[in-house]
Amino acid sequence: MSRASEQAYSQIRAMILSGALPPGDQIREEWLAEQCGVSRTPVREALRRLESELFIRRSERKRSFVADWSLDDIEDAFVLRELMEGLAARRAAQRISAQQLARLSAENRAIEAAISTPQPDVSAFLEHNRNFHAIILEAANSPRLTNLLARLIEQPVVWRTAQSYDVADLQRSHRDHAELLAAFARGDGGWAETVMASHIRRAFHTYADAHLGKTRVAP
Amino acid sequence: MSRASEQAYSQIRAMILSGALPPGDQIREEWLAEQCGVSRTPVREALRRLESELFIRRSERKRSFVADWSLDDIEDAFVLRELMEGLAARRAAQRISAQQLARLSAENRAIEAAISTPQPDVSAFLEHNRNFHAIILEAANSPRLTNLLARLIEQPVVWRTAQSYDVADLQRSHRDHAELLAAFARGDGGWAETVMASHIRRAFHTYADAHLGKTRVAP
DNA sequence: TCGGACCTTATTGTATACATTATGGCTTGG
DNA sequence: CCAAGCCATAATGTATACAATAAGGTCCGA
Repeated sequence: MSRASEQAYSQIRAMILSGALPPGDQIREEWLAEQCGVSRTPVREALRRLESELFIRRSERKRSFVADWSLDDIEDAFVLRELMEGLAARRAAQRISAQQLARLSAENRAIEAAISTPQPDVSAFLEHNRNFHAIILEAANSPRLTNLLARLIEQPVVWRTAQSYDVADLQRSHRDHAELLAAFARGDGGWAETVMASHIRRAFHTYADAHLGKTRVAP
Repeated sequence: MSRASEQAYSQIRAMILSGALPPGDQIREEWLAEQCGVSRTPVREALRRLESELFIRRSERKRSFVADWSLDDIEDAFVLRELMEGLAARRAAQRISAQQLARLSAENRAIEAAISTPQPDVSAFLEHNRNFHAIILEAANSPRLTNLLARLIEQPVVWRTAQSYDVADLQRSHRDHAELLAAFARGDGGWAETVMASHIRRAFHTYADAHLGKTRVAP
């Protein structure tokens, strides 16, 4: 994607995620174009992409609205993620290289460092956590899986989940990663898959507990 | 999607699937626009969609090429489909309505009719098979799952698979559907999931056996 | 002759004007 | 007063011109 198009995409996405565009709101191409300082052409391209990522929904009559996700919708996303990251872990266990294993291990040490201080460094945790999962996806070596997961992992949901983590949650997450490393080192795909699945499932419940009562949120 | 856009999409897709545009070929927007009798704007929209469906791949320098899939790529797609249709079946078993169950049953009777003649009517089989799976997805009631699966099910691969079915394969497929119906009727998600997974897995092997030796094909 | 910078041409990206289609209010007949 | 159709208005869809960028070939100079 090129300049104007990318600009429109990330700006509209940010407006949705920050709540500047509330769920349910109708959005007009021309207005967005003004906001982003580009013409309608790249805005339209960005809208199509956001629609395919379910940030935006279009009525049958071609009007666009900001999607609103219920907790059920979010559970849906987590269930799919559990399935696909589980598959990625299984494949990775059978294909991972020594070099990738070393990088995974380094990321998990960085996570340990980030959470071993009196005040855990959540943003460092998030960065290394993201890298950790990205390396697994790389090792799984399935372009389709990568493609599908990219549509599914809404970084802001991950962010909100991590915000509600307490120290015990962060340590538990770190231990899950260590167990994944052990499964990878032994090439045990079944083990890796089940560890990853419960890792994701637990994240969902942490998220859900922290958002009890809020029935609808922006993606 | 509207007139010109839809026109461009289906025409380009058809050109790829028929082999008129061979795998690996570079394609230019202007040329496609002439072929389809529309301007570049809807062609670009169609290209983006085909790219997200992996019919087309773009180089880092923004040139577009017809994708060519190896047998490994196709297995990848089948593995993901197995996983996701399995999940759809599990969810459907827990949510399906009596009316949807009746529609499923009707589709499977239509399949039986299509394969019970001396010359099986493969195109009728395909149509009702597609409807059958669509109803399950509808009953699963997960927009995300529907969205992801839509990108994954390349109808032409389904078509080629069915073409290589013999009568026994068609009957086996029909019996799988009947078993799914039984699982749905009992609301047994685990049963539905495993039946669906082996249903898809078998389809992959039928496809792979029929294409041994052909290492690369168009999607 | 080989390598590399430059220039030319081919191709994609963006803006804008115009065409088409939906929406909502208003009028008119019942 | 209500409903149905129609018109004005606003939104999206499409075509086209122009801008930016990449590919490929050519012309030097070493």
